[in-house]
Amino acid sequence: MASRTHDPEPLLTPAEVASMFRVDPKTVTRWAKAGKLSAIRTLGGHRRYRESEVRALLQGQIPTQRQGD
Amino acid sequence: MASRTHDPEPLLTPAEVASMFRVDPKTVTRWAKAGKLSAIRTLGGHRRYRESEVRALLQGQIPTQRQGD
DNA sequence: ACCCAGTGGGGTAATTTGGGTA
DNA sequence: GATGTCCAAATTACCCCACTGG
Repeated sequence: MASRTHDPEPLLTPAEVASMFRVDPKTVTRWAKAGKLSAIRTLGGHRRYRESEVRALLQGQIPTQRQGD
Repeated sequence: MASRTHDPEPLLTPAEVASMFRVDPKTVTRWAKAGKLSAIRTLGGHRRYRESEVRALLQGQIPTQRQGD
């Protein structure tokens, strides 16, 4: 088994996610605000995104979960 | 900066594909709906197209799904 | 402490979607 | 059957400036 420390979950910056979807980084921010994409906040308020989730979203395997409706 | 070996697939917007084919963006949308062109969806529902596929289509290297011929 | 590319927040154009129609 | 146009609504892109990340 691995040690008791957490596995280093690969995180992506807004710009990286934006380039993967061919959208503006601001758009990725809107997705996070809308709850379509879970974001991890830095202590300074910047957002980081889980690479695994982003890739799953790109493959369309996640039923585009929306919050407000 | 996140110096991750990141190979984002180049994607094209509907307008870009439309100008490449000299057609209306709406027509490109119809091609995607008809399955003639694979499309990746943004979380907001907009379509993005693979540049490699579009270029191959432009060169006629992909046997378009046509019935008899 | 300085540098500076990237990001957040807000607001406003531009593009895209989807249906119906020519 | 395939493409272009009109319309309303939704989504996205670009503009500002202040702050964060390395």
